[in-house]
Amino acid sequence: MSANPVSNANSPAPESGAHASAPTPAATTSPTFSPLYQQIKGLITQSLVSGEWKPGEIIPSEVELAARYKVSQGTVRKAIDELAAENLLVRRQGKGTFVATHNEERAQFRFLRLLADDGAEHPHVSKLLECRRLRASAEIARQLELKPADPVVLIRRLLQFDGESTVLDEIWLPGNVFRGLTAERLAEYKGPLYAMFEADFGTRMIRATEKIRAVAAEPMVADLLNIPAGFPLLSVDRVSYTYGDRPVEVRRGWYVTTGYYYQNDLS
Amino acid sequence: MSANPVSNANSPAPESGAHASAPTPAATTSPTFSPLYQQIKGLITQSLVSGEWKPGEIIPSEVELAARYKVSQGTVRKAIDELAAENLLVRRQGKGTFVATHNEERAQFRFLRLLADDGAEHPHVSKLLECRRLRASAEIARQLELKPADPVVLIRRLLQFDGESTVLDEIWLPGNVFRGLTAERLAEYKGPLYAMFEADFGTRMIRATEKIRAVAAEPMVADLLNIPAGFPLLSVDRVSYTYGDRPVEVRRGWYVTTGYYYQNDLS
DNA sequence: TAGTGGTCTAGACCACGTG
DNA sequence: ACGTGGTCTAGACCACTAT
Repeated sequence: MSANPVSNANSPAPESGAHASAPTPAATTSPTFSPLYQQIKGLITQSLVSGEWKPGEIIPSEVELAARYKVSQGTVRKAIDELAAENLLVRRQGKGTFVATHNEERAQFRFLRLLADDGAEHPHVSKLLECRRLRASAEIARQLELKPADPVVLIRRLLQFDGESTVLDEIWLPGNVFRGLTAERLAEYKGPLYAMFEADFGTRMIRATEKIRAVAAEPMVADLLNIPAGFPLLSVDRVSYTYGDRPVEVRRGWYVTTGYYYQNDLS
Repeated sequence: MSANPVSNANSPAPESGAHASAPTPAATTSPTFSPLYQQIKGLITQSLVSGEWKPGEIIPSEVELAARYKVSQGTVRKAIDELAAENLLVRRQGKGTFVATHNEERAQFRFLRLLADDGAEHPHVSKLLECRRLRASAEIARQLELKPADPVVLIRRLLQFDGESTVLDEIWLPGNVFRGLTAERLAEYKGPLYAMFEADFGTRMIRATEKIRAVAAEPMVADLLNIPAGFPLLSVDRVSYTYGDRPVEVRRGWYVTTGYYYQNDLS
């Protein structure tokens, strides 16, 4: 459908590209200059948001997109390069470019960074404790950018590593986005939560921020994790964002870090 | 000096580039294929390691480097792009490309990610507790890739945020690399430790890995941090690496996370 | 005005995956 | 053999910084 990049007054229109004979005299030195490939990036992102290309699916080839947007292949390449760097797309040489998924091998542990002391990624099972709908508290509403008392879904669950209860999670989701989410659906689903979110609710988690503290286990929490009250736990407050930096999940986790550690790479 | 890329049997020699009339018939489908820009990247990195271009200095322009390595500007551009993405170089439009430094604004808090509850980066002062030379324990030697009983430097220090003792650090460094490092030198130095390391010892920290746990404060630690014994602390085990992924620092930190949190961004 | 990095194009060939 | 992404080149122009 929509074809050409928006042709900012500033950005050179495709047909008046840098090499062409007819230069665009208007608006050099512009305050709102945005490179062509950024505009292409935006257009591709739009197609991702709109669901034209769904997670796991292949997107049109670079030459196709170049024709569609009326730019050179190098320009869409640079756009795709950045989207791939942001984990929105995945390139596979010889095959094509695909919409990223939380089902991929490499994406599995992108958000849960708890490793065993030997450095191995132990498999874990999720035990659902609770899933109910309620009204957002002021604090949750603020973090999810909702109005106070808007509907939210609260999920509480336990993660067990090798049979040991290691992580307790409390997850808040905007109720309007996750309409059909029920305890039954959660209980029957195997695999990463985020994989289900993107498959069933069209909401793909792109990035997240975490605030990490050491806290003493409160009695209720300690009981669920089979540790004494007061035991030191990692408290992880996460906010996850989807396309357009819209927050769509607030999560508080308590991690038992005996035998396990939270891995972080600074670079 | 050294000019041309190594001309892998596989990689096209510059003069027989993809567009040239004389193709290199030898060795298509090679197991050790490495793109030209990767080789250039290696050559640039060599110049960084050797100290030809020092932290803060400007490196030759893209066209100069292209001439020097006998490749196109686009190829050195791609090499520099990656090095900039890895925080080894910093590009500044209109000025040039510079060797990254731990003195820059943006690099200041790249490794210490402790923020106040309000999200602000509070200034902190470092109080040196101890600095002495000793022989590496087996564990430290292993992590620093030294032989057991090799000389190491141990630094212990306290970080105070707004006058409150918040972080206790134990830092091990290879003694042979940090020869002239003394308590006096440490005490008089203002600013990031890593800035001094790169300025005085030519060792620039490139990346680090951290293993984070929640632990109960031991009496000695608790005393230094003005908290009761058993208080929950963040235990941060860091290994820092310099060029060529050589480990050059082992650091264990204990963080008080009341009023502060460890910030992490997942993407 | 000159030099630097930043963008854009067009075209060639290479490596990979699949028929 | 063909199509996909990946590399490489050459040349043009734009945006920014300094002189």
